[in-house]
Amino acid sequence: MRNWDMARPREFDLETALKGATDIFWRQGYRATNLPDLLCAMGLTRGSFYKAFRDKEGVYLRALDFYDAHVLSGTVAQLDACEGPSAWTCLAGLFEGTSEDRRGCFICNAMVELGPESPAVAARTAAMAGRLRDAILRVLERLGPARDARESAETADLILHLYFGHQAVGKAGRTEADWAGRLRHLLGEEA
Amino acid sequence: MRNWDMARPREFDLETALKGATDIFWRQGYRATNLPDLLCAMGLTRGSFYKAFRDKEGVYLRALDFYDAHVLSGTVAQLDACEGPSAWTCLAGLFEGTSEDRRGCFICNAMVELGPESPAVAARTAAMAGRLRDAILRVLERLGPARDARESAETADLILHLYFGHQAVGKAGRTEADWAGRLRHLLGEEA
DNA sequence: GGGATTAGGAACCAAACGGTACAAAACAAC
DNA sequence: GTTGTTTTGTACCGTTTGGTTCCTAATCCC
Repeated sequence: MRNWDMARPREFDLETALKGATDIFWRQGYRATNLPDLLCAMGLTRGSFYKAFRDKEGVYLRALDFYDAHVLSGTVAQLDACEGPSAWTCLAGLFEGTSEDRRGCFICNAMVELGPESPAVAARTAAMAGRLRDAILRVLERLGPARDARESAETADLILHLYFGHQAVGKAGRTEADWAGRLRHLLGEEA
Repeated sequence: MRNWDMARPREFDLETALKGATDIFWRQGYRATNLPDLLCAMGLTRGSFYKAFRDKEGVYLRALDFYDAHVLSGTVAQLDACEGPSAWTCLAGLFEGTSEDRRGCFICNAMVELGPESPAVAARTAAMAGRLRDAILRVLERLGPARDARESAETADLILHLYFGHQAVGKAGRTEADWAGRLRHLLGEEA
């Protein structure tokens, strides 16, 4: 058998297309994004679209993976790079970068829109939330020894949930509060 | 001019229909609910539907109001009824009633799905979140005097955001943690 | 160059969408 | 009962939906 994959090479960059898909799904959600919008954002036509991906749902899952590999990984790396007292600033940074277009957090958006009906989405978002939680946990442990491991884990969970709630509320209106200060104030006294 | 409103009385109960609409919008969200499903849930046909309400979006806003008047008001009343040390149990109750069908919190769902694009939804959800926050604040103030008013307000905000995050995460999977204990442990030491 | 294979793009599709039109039915006032 | 007015149910509307077909262009292997 001859090696015949890629008889005619594809003209679009797969990562670029997935980035476009991630962008529009992140901003608009799954159902609010129709095929023409999605194709435009990905920069390709129906033929290439259905040749490279199975369907709209398939692209959404790939977009979640793209977010995991590029956006979330960046956040995790940022958290892991923090040392010493500045680690508080790092954690606080999670609560400061609310974007102007109210897109919120893609993980949170996906959990809320598709979590109950799509096991695939639920699994991916849960895994990503776990990755974020673990990164937060590592920061906490570097900040100072907790009374026990369970307490650190609980605090990390709390910050994670707080983060998702912050992102959810941010989609309905700007929240101008000083969450960095609150976080330090609230948790700095007990951790 | 003659008094001719209600020439033929309507056969359906408006509140019952709105309850059905609230139910299905709460469970499925706005876009995932198509007209046939909505009509079935409200127990009426297209004719009555478009005569009594303007359109699908109009019903969604009425459903948010229904939630405000019936569900949220119940929660607020419950919080206001708490006195003494049992108030902690009351606050913790916010985090325990995750329903089996993963419907989450209607306010949170609406904020995430339609907050950025619908000012009407954003305004209603923000107002409801404010009502909940105020109820939480009253519980906190009854629990014990804070160092100052600002601190109580910040703690209430924190619990509110934590609640929304909890609801969001709950839509993607069961969270079996003891949030009641965590809440008491975390906040009981500083409030 | 020739045969095989894949990418790209436009035309096309059935189904479902939210919303409207309209006639029959049910009631109030007289 | 007649008239006027509103509700109700159904048939219908144009649009949009996600997805398929199919033909041409481009590339690989020989």
